[in-house]
Amino acid sequence: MTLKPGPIMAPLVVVRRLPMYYRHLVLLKEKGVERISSRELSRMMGITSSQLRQDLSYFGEFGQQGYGYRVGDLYQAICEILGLEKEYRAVLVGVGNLGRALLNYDNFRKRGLSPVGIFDCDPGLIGEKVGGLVVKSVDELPSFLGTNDIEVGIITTPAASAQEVAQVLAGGGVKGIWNFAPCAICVPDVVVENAHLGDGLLRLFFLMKHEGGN
Amino acid sequence: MTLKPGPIMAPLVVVRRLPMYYRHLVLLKEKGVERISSRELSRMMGITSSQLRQDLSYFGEFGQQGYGYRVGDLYQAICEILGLEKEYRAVLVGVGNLGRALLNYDNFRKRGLSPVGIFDCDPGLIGEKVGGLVVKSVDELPSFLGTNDIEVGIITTPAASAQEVAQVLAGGGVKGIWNFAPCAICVPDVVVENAHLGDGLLRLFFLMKHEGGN
DNA sequence: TAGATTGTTAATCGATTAACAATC
DNA sequence: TAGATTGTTAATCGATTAACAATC
Repeated sequence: MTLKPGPIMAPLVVVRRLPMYYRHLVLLKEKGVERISSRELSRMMGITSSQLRQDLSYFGEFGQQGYGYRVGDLYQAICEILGLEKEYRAVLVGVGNLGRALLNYDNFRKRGLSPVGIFDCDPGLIGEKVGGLVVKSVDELPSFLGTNDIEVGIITTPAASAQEVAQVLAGGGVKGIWNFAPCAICVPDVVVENAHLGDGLLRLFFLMKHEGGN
Repeated sequence: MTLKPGPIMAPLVVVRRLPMYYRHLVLLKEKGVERISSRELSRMMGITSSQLRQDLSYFGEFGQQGYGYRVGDLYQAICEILGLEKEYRAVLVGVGNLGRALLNYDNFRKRGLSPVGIFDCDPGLIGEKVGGLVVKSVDELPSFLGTNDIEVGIITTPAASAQEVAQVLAGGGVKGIWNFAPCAICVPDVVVENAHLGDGLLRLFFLMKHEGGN
């Protein structure tokens, strides 16, 4: 059970699989499973056991020969790899339906995302209470970022405002932006994760057309 | 400008890039660009021109030597590959904030998704009008699916109800399910696309931790 | 025609899988 | 101890890139 020290550089394709490992380990913990082999876990996830062991080996050694993995330990390890051991203070900009959906989504708080400020430009919304927070005017966003130490910005505005909001967030010192607006945003020195919600629909259409019921 | 006939089998990794091609072509069309080379388009997208040409070659021949691609023609071709030339009749189950956000999301109608029925189990919601549709009780879902020809089901319920809803949808003959509930669903003979909204957040955390501002 | 750029083939690179020594 | 299963090395497979003949 050793996590490699220092910054880890795993191939991007492995990084993309990490959330899947996380999800399945949460499921196992909930079921009360204490021990699992790479064979069983990989079967659950629809990958090979070789790939599972290879993937994990980028980050350290978490199992025990002849025994497998202790679910709790592997879960802890994946959490640490993903950076889930800490709380991330976040602001959300754009308190429409999508923004509200995210604020009410349990998994976010569970995973360490802690919304501390929510902003909109609609005067009719400002002052309203959503998910325990009062909606503030976007005009106050820069000063809010200045006085609070915010690491994550969530953009749930229309596409037209997204880039401008991203620049304010970057200027305010956020480290990461989670962008739900259907457009690319471009800011230096900030990690950006684009949700691209619509992409899933296009893939669904493609598979419906070409796999036609298989 | 020829699209290969019949069912296409491109590697999954190519299929996953198709929505990106689509998005960038929409952008070019909006800008009024009429012609583009693989070199320019690939640079826009952050891939190599070789990869772009290789990807497209799975589906047909869409360019012209010495000239490049006519944006409109390539756009049309990608639409046909993705199956966007037709309308998909859809039901949405779970009229919470996320469901409302999707119903109001322009891109869906633009891409040929046409919601014709929305369902919830909350009696307080039934009868309410959302996005031009009246919320019906989930109890009516089976009979609605029986009398209307529905191809796509969208699940925006809590995790606990998702599997049950998926089975009703499958039983009602839908061809594809777009699942936003944070859990896997399992139904035979139906294409399922899981949104896994939370995965993006975990990847953001990972990159913030390991790329630390780069 | 000369220049540009495609579609495709061949070369390279990287990711997945198989196999196994180490060992619990 | 015998059986099971890891972490890792080597082999295979597939995806990306480079190169170029075809041709607009």
